[in-house]
This record gives sequence, structure tokens and C-alpha cells, in this order.
Amino acid sequence: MTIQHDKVTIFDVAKTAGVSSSAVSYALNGKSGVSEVTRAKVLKVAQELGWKPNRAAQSLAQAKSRRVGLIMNRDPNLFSVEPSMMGMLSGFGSELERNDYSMLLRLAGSSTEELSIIRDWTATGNVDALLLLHLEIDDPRVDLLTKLSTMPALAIGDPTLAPELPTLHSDMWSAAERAISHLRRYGHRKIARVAGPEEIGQSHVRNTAFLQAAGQQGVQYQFVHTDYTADGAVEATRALLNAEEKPTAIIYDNDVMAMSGLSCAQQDGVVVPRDLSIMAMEDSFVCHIMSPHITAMSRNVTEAGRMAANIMLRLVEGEHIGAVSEPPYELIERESTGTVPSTNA
Amino acid sequence: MTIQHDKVTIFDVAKTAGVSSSAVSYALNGKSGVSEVTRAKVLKVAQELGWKPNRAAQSLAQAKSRRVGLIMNRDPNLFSVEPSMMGMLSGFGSELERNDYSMLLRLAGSSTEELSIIRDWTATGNVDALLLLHLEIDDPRVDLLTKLSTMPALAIGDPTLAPELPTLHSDMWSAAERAISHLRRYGHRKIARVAGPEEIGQSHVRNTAFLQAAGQQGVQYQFVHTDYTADGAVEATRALLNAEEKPTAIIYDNDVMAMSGLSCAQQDGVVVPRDLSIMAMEDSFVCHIMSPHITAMSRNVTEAGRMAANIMLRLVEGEHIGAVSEPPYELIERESTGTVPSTNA
DNA sequence: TTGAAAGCGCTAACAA
DNA sequence: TTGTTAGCGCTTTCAA
Repeated sequence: MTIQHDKVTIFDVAKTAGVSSSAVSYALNGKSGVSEVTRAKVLKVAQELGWKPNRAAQSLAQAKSRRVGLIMNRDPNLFSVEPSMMGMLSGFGSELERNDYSMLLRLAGSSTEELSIIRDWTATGNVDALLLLHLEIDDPRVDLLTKLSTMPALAIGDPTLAPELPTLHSDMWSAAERAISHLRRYGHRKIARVAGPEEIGQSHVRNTAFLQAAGQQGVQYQFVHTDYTADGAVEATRALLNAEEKPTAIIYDNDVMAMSGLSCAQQDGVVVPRDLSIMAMEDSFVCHIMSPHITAMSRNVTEAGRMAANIMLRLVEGEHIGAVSEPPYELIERESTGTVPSTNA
Repeated sequence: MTIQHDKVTIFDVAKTAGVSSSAVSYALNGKSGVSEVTRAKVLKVAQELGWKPNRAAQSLAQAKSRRVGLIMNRDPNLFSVEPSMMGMLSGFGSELERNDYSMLLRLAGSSTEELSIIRDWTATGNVDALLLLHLEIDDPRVDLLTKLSTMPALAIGDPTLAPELPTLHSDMWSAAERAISHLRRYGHRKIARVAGPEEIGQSHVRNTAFLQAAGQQGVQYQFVHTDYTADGAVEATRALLNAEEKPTAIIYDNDVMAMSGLSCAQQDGVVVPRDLSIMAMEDSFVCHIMSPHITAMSRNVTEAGRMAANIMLRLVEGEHIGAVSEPPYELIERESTGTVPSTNA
């Protein structure tokens, strides 16, 4: 009915409700200090006038922006191709949404640029906290943030990669243990793993986790690093299969799987002999190609995103948080869809 | 040297520079009304103190946020899988970066939610303008925004899909004309096209563009819609090949190509007979499989992103802008890489 | 060219 | 429980 067009402020609401502006503020923020009657009246009027808080004013008065920062590295691949990234973002974003927070996104062309964005944010108050993705070994962002120590930040990755920062990570040690024992149960004793680039922190963490798990379970284990190309993954696979200690099962890190565009079907049809088992971490597959079986070792990325959001909200509240663990990987066996082609290389 | 830690404001700068706060403001914003001597002094002091403007205060005073809004539909696929999306975002973001703007990102779980986010933004001043992606036919967002008319918005897509809004689009008519004449030059007279979902605005625009181009050049033409799955694309291809008027060339819309994970190689190896030419719009391929030729009909998505950013900046300045056209598609012929496998279905 | 001061819209401390 | 008022940090008008 009363569709106002120009900026309706808290004073407009106060006036038409016949109360003071502070009463309005209290009422609308659900704070005490105002009677239920006034609160109801204020809410009704605010609704009718279509009032919404001016975010800039709110931010200024409260020294809080209700925004969290996200820096996208110029290489869009890291965001676009890795499916877990978007899954996380989806959980992350929807949880922020529920709490009336939003994400501020900026683009960095280099590590230096990224650092200067972080500096900018800590000085301008443009965000309340920030999310650190794709941790690397000796990551300069981690350094900077622990040094500044004034901007809450959550790093997604193993605690060892960001010792002083709150982190959210999936328990690679238990995942590796279970992956290996799963393959072992199917009779495999020589297992290899195709890992992502060496400088990616996650690859490194997995290296040691798998090494230990394999050692404990007494299976032979080797790994090889690749870049994020299909050719690289194929190359690595060939190298493993031509080696003397040829593995009977190969585990592919999920990022390799995703970035290089490999899939079980392609592996079967194009590169990999039919009697080879393939296991990929996180969102991908374990294929037992001789039997119509697919087993997925899967990470709940959406839930991880939600957890990340909630941790950040608590960080903004000033809470101190250390290393948090995601829900454990799930091992899912199911029938193959049967779309695996029967061709071979 | 003088590393201040707590908030350094414009007054701190003014005091240590021995001038007034307004002088500082003028100096730092490059405005006239202050002598070069003072300006230099102020800049030096500000630098030393590590001053940066508080964004909330700036936004409040100027009624400008230096942010543009982006709403991500809950379906992360639309963002993650379609490669042109991230390419655009990259160009868009870097151009914003140069202008000291950033992107505010929110997640919508439904169309209704998306609309309410738009309403929220127009009321709270949280963004200065917004970018509309993935236009649909009779898009409710277009309706809402033309009705509100207070929030500048740029729609990415054909002007016919958002008649009242500024739009940025690639010229499908000329692209279709060139695609068809290209295939025609290779002797094709029966051409088919595998399009994306019917409700996607872009599919619709292409339908009519290709129909017209084919009519003008006197070639037979048909199209079929698919969903964004590999199976759907394969299904559609089969249907076309089993039809009476079997085409000798099939054009795949780039989004189908990207979303369904098809590639020239797969087409050759898995689904499509070897004597079939494949053409995909935008970032993908025309394969002349009998000869070692690949032709790409490619859209410069990064440049499109940059253009989008600059248009938005002008919109924020109050400029009136109508339909803008991206640089035309480029037709690139090159040698095949030779990785196309020789297997067949 | 300068400086003082009045906003911008909201929050929160303080009085009434 | 209320209303008044002083900030939050910056921009910008207006006098000096």
C-alpha cells in the first residue's frame, strides 16, 4: 500500500510510529529496552514503510560490516574446475545467508596482489573476516595474517600448513587408512597414488598420510606428482604402469581427477588396463572395473562449507578457535551405472 | 617506521600534518581546493601512518558502496562448470579491481530468494549496481528491476530478453551466419544443432538466429534441446543421426558442450561417426574429423567481462546505456593436436 | 587556499 | 520504558 520510494530512514519509522529513533533501533534489533507494544508497532510500521537498515550506517556505527572476504586467485581454474570448491562455496554461502552475512569477492593477479588485498581489508574494515583457500606450504598469507593478528581468518586446510590460524580440515590420516584398507580387502598389495602439484599443501599432507597408512598396513605404496592437465595425469599413469613394481591399484587425488577431466570411464576406455582398480579421494571414484562396482570415497563439501561459515561467524564474535575437523570421509559402494564403454587402448 | 596499530583516521593524518581534516580529504581524493604543497605533505603523512579510508564511513557519506552485486544461483553448476562464466568473472573482476570496486556475492536457493536479495540490495545500499546472469525468458528479475528502476543493472544476454535494461550480448545473428557458411563451404547442406535447455534464454535466441541463417543460405537445419548431462547430449546426437534427414554436421551449443563434458575426442571415440563434423559455439570446436582440422568459433569471454565491468561503472555514474554488443566471435582454424583416438562406437 | 561544521543513517550510552 | 544525544569516519558546504 504505502510504497515509499525515497530512502526511508529510521527517523521516518520513528515519526510515523510516534516513538523515538532509539526505540526503533532497539525494536528492530530485537534488543531489550522497549515494551512489547512499542516493538510490535515499530515492526509493523517499518514493514509498511519498507524500511531496511542502511548497511553503511550500520557498519560505521557498529564497526562491523557483516561481510567476509574471499580472494579469488586470477587462475580461474582453481575455482571453476575443482568441483569441491563450488560445493563448499554453496554450503558456505547459504549458511552466511541465514546469518545475514555476505561474501566480498576480489580478484588477485598474483600472490603480492593477494597480500595487498588482505592488508587493504584489515585497514578499511571492508570485511569482518576472511577465508583462506588453497593453502600452500609456507604460505605468505598465513604469515601476514598471524603477524597482523587483527583480522580473523579461517584457513581451509591442514593445521600444519597454518599453525597459528584457525583451520578446517578433513582428517587425511583416517581417510588414508580407510582407503588403503579398503583396497587391501580387495586383495591389492601394491598401491600407487597420483597426486596434484607438489606445491599444493593438500598434496603434501596426503603424501605423508598415505605413506604412514601404507606402512602400517604393510602394503607397497608409491606416489607421483602431476600438474592439472589430462596429459599429465595420463603420463603419470603410464609411468606407474611401466614401472617395475607395477601397482594393481591407483589412487587419484580428487583435484587431479577434477582438474584433468579424467573419469572412470575415460580411464577404462582410454588409458588404463581393465584389471586396474582406481580410487580417487573426495568427490570421486573407486572403480573395480572387473566387477560392476563403483566405490566413492567422498567428502561432504557442502557440510564443510557450512562449518566454515559458522566458524567464521564465531571468529567474528571474538571467539578463539584452533583446528577443527570436518566430518570424516564416507565410503560409498554402489552398482556401476553401466555406461563404462568397452573400448580399450 | 611509524607503524600505528589502532585505527588511524583522517583526523590523525590532519593533526600530524598540521592541517584540517577537509584538506586531508581533498588531498587524498585528488580534488582541487588544496595547494600542491599541502597535498604532498598530506599524502606523505597518510602514507607514513598507513592510513586507508574506512569504507563504511565513505559509503555513508557518499551514498556509494563501490561494490557491485552478484547473485549465485544455488545450483553451483551454472557457475562452476560453464567455463565462460569463470572467464567472464575473471575479466569482470580485474577491471573492477582497477577501479577500486569489489563484488558482493550472495547465494540464492530459489528465484524468490534471488528477487528478495535484489529488493534487499536496493533498499540497503549494499551495492551500487548489479550484474544479471543467465537470463531466462520472461525473467522475473528483469521485471523487478525495471519496476524498481532505482538500482542500475546490467543484464548479460540478448536485448530481447531484457528490453528495458542495459544489456551486453554477443551478436548471435552474425555468429550463426558465419558458422553456417563455414560448414557450407565444406560441403554440408544438412546441418543440425544440439541446444541447451529450452528455458535458457540464450538457447532461444540461438534457435531463431540459426533458423534465419540457415534459411538465407538455403541449407537444411534442425535443432534439438537437451539438458546439461552427458547422457542427454549423447541421446540427442543419436536421435539426430537416426532421423530420416540425417545431418552431415552437428553444431553443439557451447554450454551443452561444457556442461555435459563432451569433447571432440569423446564425440569421435564414443558417440559420433567419424565422418561427422562438429561445431560448437563460443569456447569450443568445429572438428573436421576426416581431415586433421579443428576450427574454433570462439567468444572472448574475458574481454566481455571487462566490458561488463566498464558498463557497470558508467551505469553507476548515472549514464544511460542500452544494448551493447561484445566483440564478434572469432573463427580460428588450426591443426588438430592428434590426440583424437581412433576408436569408434 | 584553508578550517569549521553540518550532515550521511545508525547504535548505544545516558538522562529523564 | 522512553527520548535525547553523542559518536562512528568521511565528505562537502560555507565562511574566513
